[in-house]
Amino acid sequence: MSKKITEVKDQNTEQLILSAARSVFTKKGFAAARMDDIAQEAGINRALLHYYFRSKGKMFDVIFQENLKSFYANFLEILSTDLPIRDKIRSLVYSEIDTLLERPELPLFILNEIARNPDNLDEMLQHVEVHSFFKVFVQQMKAEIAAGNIRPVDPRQFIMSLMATCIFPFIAKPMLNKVMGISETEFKKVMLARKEVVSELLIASLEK
Amino acid sequence: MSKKITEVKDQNTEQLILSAARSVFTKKGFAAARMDDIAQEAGINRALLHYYFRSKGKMFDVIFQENLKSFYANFLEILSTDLPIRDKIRSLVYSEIDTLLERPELPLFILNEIARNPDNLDEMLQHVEVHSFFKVFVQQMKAEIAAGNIRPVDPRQFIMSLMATCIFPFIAKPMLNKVMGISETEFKKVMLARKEVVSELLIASLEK
DNA sequence: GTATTGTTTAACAATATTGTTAAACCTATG
DNA sequence: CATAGGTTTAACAATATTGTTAAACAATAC
Repeated sequence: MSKKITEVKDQNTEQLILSAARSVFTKKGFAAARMDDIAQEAGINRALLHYYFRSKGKMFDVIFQENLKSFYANFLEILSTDLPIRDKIRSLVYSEIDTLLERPELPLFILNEIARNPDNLDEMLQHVEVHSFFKVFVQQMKAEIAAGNIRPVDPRQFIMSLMATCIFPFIAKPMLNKVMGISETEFKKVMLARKEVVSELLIASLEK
Repeated sequence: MSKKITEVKDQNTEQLILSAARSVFTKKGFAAARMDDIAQEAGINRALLHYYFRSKGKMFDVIFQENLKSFYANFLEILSTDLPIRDKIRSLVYSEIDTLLERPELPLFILNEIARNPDNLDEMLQHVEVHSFFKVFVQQMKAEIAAGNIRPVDPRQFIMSLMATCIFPFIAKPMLNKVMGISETEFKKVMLARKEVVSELLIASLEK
């Protein structure tokens, strides 16, 4: 059967291209990325990119949605558990930092592309359940506040701080490394330690 | 004297161009910015941009250095005061958020350009006293720790948290607004309130 | 007023980047 | 082994973007 084999071949080449595209787009962003870069990274002809994905824009959309999902996935998963609030926070922080240690370029890529395309925002985020996103967590916080288990904080401020303390270092990494005079490996060590530092900071801020 | 008058005219046109360049580069970043965009924003011919600044790259350098300075300036100024640690932290937070409420696109612009030009890092930051930057503050924190006035925290982690909690919301603004379902004006209100929220969070984390 | 100098523009040139096409190349199948 | 299918490439075409130039223009100095 030729179908199967060609399909396999298709997927190999397609995956090869996608890997290259992922790497280039994620590192450089849409505007600075060149089809040539991607072709070279994949070790193939530029025309083949168009054969598989028609245009730069279409190819980018695939990578963007994929990256967006990676960016949100663990967050959403943990938010939807029914862990007690403090465990959930610790879980969010640990999982977020661990994820970003694997894909450190993700936040800058996502936030940059979103900020630079204010018109297409709805379209870009259409596959994310944007609204129900934080509602569960806000609800849980409000309940805990009402029950007197935590301090009455503004959930929006709290979520901002949670995301900020975990994500920001990866966005500012080159600057931070330079300013603090640390290396790539030292950065990783700092971020590993940071999981506990941030968990403590955030949880302590909820205690009365 | 013709010199004076042409100088004035020069400066007018030059400033006009710089304003347009600042606006376009800061919003779009180098790669996505078009000389055409800048010329249109300034209401002049494209060739005039080259007459004044030779090339896109040269023009960008001016804007980048200018923006970098805006980004660092108040930070450095406050760091070099001899305020007690808690006052200094509050001062840093208030000043940083106030600055960014005026220039909300600054952080994404700076951190993006730095991250996407890892090779030119030294050159880009050559006019910032990178090394002495945090040293003073780290020194101050260590002294306070030694004196038993604050908890023994890692100054690097603390500075990361300070910058993160102030700066990150501006980088993630479009996403946050969408996710939280808030408007531009509401965002400003949240950020005004955030000055005190963050100050409290950070200072509390230093108490024993 | 006209010559000089710097400013501005329109038209052009050069380059970079994306996109297309026709033919070469496999590979499986009859 | 010929051929039919999809795959891959080299060469080309089209467009977008930056950069240049010569001439028009404006203001000043003589």
